[in-house]
Amino acid sequence: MSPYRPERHGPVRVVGPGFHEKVWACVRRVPAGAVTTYGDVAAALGRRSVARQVGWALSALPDGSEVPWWRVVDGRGGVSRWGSAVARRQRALLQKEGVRVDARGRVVGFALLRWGGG
DNA sequence: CGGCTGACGACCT
DNA sequence: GAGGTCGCCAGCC
Repeated sequence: MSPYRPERHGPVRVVGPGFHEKVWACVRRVPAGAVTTYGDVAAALGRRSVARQVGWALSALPDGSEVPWWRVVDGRGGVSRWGSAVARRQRALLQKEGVRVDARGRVVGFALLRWGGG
């Protein structure tokens, strides 16, 4: 996908030469109404073990980014940091796309909505 | 350099 | 299912 550009992505506190770009490029391929996991993104990048860094990279995204970070949940379909402001925003964005999140922060029908998990 | 911090995940009890 | 531990590794100080 397109490389990192300040005019496109805005000022990001961390501007990695490659890792962030790869994460964002991968996440941008997730269609509306579907979800994926940090682990899946990490695996797509070639290293299953960097799931944590994937989340960390998404946390560096500026507001208004075109990267659909809210479609990324953890391996059990749960919204990370449930209870936080970010989590509330994530749930709102997901529900806007028809993805329901239960009271415990879990995506309803996760297995079916999971991208690639059909 | 070394130490610290995490939108995680696998594993164990 | 719930709680704790450990490994993971990019980026920052």
